[in-house]
Amino acid sequence: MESQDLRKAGLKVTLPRVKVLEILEKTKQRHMSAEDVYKALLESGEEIGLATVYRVLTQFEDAGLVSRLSIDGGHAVFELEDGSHHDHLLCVKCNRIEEFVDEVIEQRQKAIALEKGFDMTDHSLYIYGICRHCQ
Amino acid sequence: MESQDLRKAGLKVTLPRVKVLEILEKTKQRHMSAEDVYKALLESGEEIGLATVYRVLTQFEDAGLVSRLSIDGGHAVFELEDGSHHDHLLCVKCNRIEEFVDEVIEQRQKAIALEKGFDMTDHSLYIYGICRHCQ
DNA sequence: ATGTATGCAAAACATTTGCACCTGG
DNA sequence: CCAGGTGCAAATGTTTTGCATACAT
Repeated sequence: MESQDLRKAGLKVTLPRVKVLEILEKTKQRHMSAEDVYKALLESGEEIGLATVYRVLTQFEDAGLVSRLSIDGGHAVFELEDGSHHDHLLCVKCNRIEEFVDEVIEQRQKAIALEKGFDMTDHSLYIYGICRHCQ
Repeated sequence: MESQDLRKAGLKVTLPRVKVLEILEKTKQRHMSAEDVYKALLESGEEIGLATVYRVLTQFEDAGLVSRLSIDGGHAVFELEDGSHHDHLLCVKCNRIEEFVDEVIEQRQKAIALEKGFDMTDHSLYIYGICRHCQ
């Protein structure tokens, strides 16, 4: 039940928050932009403002319910947080997004940060290419 | 001489293009945003429009003279292309940018793309953290 | 000469914010 | 009831574009 997740995250259970969470849980496309979520809300008959969608998604991010991916300088997309860290492969033709985990890369990143005297707070890795369906 | 590089890149040698290239070559900060370049031009007494700076930087990118880094969703910064591929470490406090090369990561990325059926065209890796000067 | 490049102002775009009104606990 | 949430419109910041003028070859 979504309301539990919201309460647990310290967020008041309001209609926009419940609806946005529902959309994110029900969508087949795991990755949605704020605009995508907004359109999905309209389609399901909800009158929720785009500004609210942005606010809610940001709150969800702060609460750890979703993660924000910043695709190459353009807009951001959000995915439900499931606790598993992973990076992304993006198809430059069809915009498909796939996920992967690689321990070797994770370790190397830590080593590099250490070597350079950085206290690593985060990292982002995107591999761009043409997916099997598009070539 | 900059004019040669421009001609070689198939670009007509114009004052704005020469001046932008000069700025990029002379700056100590290897990474500059369009705005940074624009300000530097003004400081050196050149009357070049911001729109032109954007156009010129994009042409330089297409011509392979510079690379564009898309820092986490915000604005872009440009660096002179020297042929050496590398990735970046960013200080979240002072915005310092450092570079690194790691063959292990490069190899793993290729392997992952292959494994997932992607024909890799590019990749971007940013490590965020607090640099030695800020901690 | 003539096809490109530039400057300016306006448009585009994703995102954020101010503020009066509404709502959940 | 009342702090916090929402909707709308306006502001933001970066980048792009239309168009008349200027320039490189």
